[in-house]
Amino acid sequence: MTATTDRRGELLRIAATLFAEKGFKNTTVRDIAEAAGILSGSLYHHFDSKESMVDEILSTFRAQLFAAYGDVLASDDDARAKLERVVRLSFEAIDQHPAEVAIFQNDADHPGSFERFGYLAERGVQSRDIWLSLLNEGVETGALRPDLDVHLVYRFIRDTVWVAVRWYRPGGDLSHGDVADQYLSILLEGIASSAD
Amino acid sequence: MTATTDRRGELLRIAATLFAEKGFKNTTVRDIAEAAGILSGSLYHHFDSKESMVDEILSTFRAQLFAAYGDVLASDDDARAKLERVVRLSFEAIDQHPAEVAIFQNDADHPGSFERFGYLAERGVQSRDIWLSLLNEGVETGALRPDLDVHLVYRFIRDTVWVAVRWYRPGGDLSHGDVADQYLSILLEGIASSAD
DNA sequence: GTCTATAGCATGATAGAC
DNA sequence: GTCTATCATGCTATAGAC
Repeated sequence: MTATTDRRGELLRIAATLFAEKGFKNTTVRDIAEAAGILSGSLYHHFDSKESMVDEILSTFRAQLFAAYGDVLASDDDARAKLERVVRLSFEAIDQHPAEVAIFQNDADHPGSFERFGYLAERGVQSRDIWLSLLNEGVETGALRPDLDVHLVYRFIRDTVWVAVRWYRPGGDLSHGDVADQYLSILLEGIASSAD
Repeated sequence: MTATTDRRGELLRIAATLFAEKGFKNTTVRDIAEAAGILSGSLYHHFDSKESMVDEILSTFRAQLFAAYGDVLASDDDARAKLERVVRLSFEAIDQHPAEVAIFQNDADHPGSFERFGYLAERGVQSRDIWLSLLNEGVETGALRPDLDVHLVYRFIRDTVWVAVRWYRPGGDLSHGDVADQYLSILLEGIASSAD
């Protein structure tokens, strides 16, 4: 890592925080420059455009995340254990990369606004297939209830996990492991008392 | 309802759809006018500003929603029945006012971007109190598991219910009642098989 | 690597004719 | 109630000095 690379990374970190807080469109190039202590024109020495910045932020994060998913899937755990690990991995990602997750949630989802991020949709499909295969395997092996619509279960899990980025604060009272524990307990066992 | 009022409502409906699809900031006054078949300047005969449009859209919806909540809370159902009714009510709101819910989810949440919507935060607190009192009552009466963090359960329920606006499509294969059934089943009983 | 200066464009909003 | 025309502003991005 040269000094140039470090500066790039620092600027991307600053931009990511602002994008996460205010949204991509709502964050101006001048905002980013001001937060970095330079003027807007100077940013273009490091990056081609505002879009190339968010592009680099998201693609870097996405690559890390899917590499981690790959490790879990390649293991020989059973479906339920894999499912738990993927959930824990996701809360860990929220803990360690909250800005990136927030940008995904807030900006990369809008149908019209991010046509150029088609590769994100592809990865979304890939992610869905991972979850669906785990859920189906869980049903087949008898670990999960057979009477539920797995597609619906998938959407509930996906949304609930990622949307936690809206309220989870790294370094707060709850660790990402605590949140994952409680979440998995609710998801797997439900909130009704077992005596009910 | 005069013709003037109808025209207002029609324009607001058009604007709400665009705000929901592309986001508030991403939707231009010219976009709204074009979708309505008029020119941008003409919109200002009906509304003071773009913000006043989204203001009216959200406050109208919010009033309807909280009125419906009020009916449930005023009933003499027990906590679990009320909880189920509030969940069903929320999915019904997504079915009948998807644009409004989407705007809430996508735009009214950003901390920095919507300072003028302070009243939404107040309502958010009110909504949280409703849920927390229901959950606490459920725990006290033995209907719900006592070992869970109710604040976390609240956030889990709130997020999962409302985020469904991202994929639920009115008139599709699943009715809002179907979704509510499955969701409540997952939430209350969990996805693990009971033999597990 | 940052600054000065500015081009070029899109935006929210206004005034007055019809 | 809509259109024509336009203003003022803020935006992304560029060019060249330092």
